[in-house]
Amino acid sequence: MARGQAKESQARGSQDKILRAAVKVMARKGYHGTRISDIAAEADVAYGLVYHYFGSKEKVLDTILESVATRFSDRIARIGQEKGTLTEKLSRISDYMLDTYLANPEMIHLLVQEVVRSGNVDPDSEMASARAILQQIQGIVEAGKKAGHIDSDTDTELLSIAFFGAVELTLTSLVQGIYRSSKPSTADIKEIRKKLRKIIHGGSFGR
Amino acid sequence: MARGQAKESQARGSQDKILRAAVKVMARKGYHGTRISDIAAEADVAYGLVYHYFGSKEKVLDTILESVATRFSDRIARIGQEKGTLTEKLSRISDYMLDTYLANPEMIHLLVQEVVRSGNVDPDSEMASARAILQQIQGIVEAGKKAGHIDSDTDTELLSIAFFGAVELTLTSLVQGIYRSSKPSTADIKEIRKKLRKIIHGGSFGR
Amino acid sequence: MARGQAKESQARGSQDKILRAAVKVMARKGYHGTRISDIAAEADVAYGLVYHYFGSKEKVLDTILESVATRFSDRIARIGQEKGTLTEKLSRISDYMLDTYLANPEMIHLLVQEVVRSGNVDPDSEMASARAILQQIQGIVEAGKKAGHIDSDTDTELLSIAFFGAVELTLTSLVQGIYRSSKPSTADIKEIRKKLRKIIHGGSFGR
Amino acid sequence: MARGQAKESQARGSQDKILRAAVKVMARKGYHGTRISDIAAEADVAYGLVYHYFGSKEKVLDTILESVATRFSDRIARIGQEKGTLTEKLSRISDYMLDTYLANPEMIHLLVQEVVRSGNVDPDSEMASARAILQQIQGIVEAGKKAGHIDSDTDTELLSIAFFGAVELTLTSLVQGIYRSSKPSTADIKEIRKKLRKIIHGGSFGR
DNA sequence: GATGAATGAGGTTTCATTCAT
DNA sequence: AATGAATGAAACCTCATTCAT
Repeated sequence: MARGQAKESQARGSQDKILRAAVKVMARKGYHGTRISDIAAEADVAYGLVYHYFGSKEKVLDTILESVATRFSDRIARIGQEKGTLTEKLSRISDYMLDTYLANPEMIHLLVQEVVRSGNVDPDSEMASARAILQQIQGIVEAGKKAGHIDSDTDTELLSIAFFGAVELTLTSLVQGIYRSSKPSTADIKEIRKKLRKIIHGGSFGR
Repeated sequence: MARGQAKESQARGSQDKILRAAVKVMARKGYHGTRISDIAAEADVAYGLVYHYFGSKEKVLDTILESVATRFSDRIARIGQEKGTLTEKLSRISDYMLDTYLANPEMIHLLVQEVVRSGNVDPDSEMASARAILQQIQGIVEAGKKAGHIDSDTDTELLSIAFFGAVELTLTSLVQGIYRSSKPSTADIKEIRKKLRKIIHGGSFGR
Repeated sequence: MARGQAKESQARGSQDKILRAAVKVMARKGYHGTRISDIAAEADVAYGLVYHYFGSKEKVLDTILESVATRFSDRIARIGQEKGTLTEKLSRISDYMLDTYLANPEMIHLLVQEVVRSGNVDPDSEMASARAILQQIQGIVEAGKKAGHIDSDTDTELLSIAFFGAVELTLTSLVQGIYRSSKPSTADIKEIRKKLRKIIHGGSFGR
Repeated sequence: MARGQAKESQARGSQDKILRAAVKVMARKGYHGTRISDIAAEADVAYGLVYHYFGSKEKVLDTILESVATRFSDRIARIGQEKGTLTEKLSRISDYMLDTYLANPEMIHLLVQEVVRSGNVDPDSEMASARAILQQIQGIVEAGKKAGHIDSDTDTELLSIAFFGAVELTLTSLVQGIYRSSKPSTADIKEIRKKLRKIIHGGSFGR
């Protein structure tokens, strides 16, 4: 049995290695630009193993996106349940995105690049995740509207998109090294959280 | 000489057709997802002609990005020269982006997709354009700061990025059909201009 | 009429330019390695003009080879008619080859490369020239055999080949810059003529 | 480990098959005239495998030439070490070339065609091999000069070139079927060895 | 579970050739 | 006579995928 466990965890180890490698490479090169052999090389396994576990290139991406989108979605849903003003909730979302970035910058980048931007992935299956996330945010904004935190004539869809775009490009800039050339430290992230909060609370996104 | 001119303008015409087709297709499928034969088919020329004029797939993209980035950059520079409050200037930029979108939605999308996000293109040459555009916006924000239109402790770089991200995802949503499923009419665009202006003037991006 | 002549000689000029350019480029890159556009560029004319005059890539090569092979063949035939020992005649052939090299190094190289080596050209039509030249040399050797200038049991075909190979690689070495790195002057050629004569008269190729 | 070895030797086998096929085809058609698909067909593998192992057409040729040139070079070096007169050593070289031809006519042809003649290959890297071989022969001639086997004023470089050219064109003639139309038998080769020896010992190449 | 040899569809690129001007 | 725009067959090459070991 000990053997079986060892083997199993070894297997899990390989799967995880592949997944983490895939996130890294795809974030850098995009779905189309990434070769299975790139992923395998990054994971330091034979490329046949990728097929052993995932069956196809698309499945690799699907697995990644499903996992991250679900986690992301769940979190936003929870934030939606919490109490607080609209801007407070939006700030919590941006906080969460920044924290996730801190833990796994490439994953958040990949989510945005391949799902939100799209075109690269199966439009029906994956586009859905993008809309789902945006719709959840929109739900929060809608609730804020009912609570009087924004004008009653505000286009909640547009506001959600603008908000998400603002936070997302901030993250992309961090990933790409556009914002402040060097990779940000934990302290830097804390500071950016504050600054983003200030912008969000500035008025454009509600009260 | 008349002959030479005829041939020359014919050549120019084909080059333009190819370039416009490339913008269209690349915006839809991304650089890696676009095949030369797609471009040629869209331009209704033989694929050999693409090589006759541009030599390689990458050169086609380079030519497009250089052209659009330059035009974009020039326009923002001019807006920077004009007078008005910070939010007014930013609104003019978003107006310009929306108008350009109206005239050529794919081009603005491609600019964002391939230049701002990058990873697909030569990082040194093309990333530069992205930074250049962001820096110009930052210049405008900086000037607004000096004029007292935003708090003196605001991070102008971050504000620029957030602003650009908000407008850009709005455009992407239009291109992708995420925002209001159907392609927007001219009237819709006018309305979106107003709404975006309202958001920008809402307070987060200055006075 | 003056006009007509001018035009005609202009045409001839272009034809010649193309032919000379073709010899140059094909000698350097071989038949398969040479592009029509290379020839046109070297001749400084539009590539369409090559077709205007020659119709196809192969025709260009054919024209060159026919011209040079005929001239070459005629000359060897004449040497065969002259009197002298075998080695004297062979020396005259090597002299002629070196002189031709002096006037047009690439042409002699091309002759050897594409005709003697073959495989690249239509075997029936062009291989013929190669054999023709070798057979003419062999005829001279045969005559020398009858005159008692070599042993009666000598393989005249093999001797002809060995002789031709010796002279030809000497020329190739000159063309390629293998022999004495730098391009040889007229004086150098004179010296090489002497040295080759000495080798030919050394005994291996008869008396 | 047994498994790994099996796969490894399988790989080596395929690489060899491809290499041997490449020699065969390139000898017949030249570098530029050879298509990867020709090589693959001759080796009876998918063309993709050629790329799997060699990456590009040029790499295939490089690998072949390096291998054959090295072997050739080694052998000549050894002959240089042996004792005997100059003509004896040169005869051994021609013997070796003929024997190699017997074992692998295409390889010796390719060596000559692409390396000695050249122009087709990277001039810097491969031309070097050609010079190296000629220089080794020259070294032998030089030694012969010191031993008094040729006149003290002989140009050793030129003599080496003439010798190599004589032997090489003999081989080419065999390959091309110019010499005695039909492919020579082992007995024929033995005879040619003798005849060549006789020519070499005839006086032109020393005593 | 793991490897990498082998395949071939499908893309990129080259370039001889045609033809309108 | 001269040009070079336009074409597309045919080459090169990439890489997802299969499968024997």
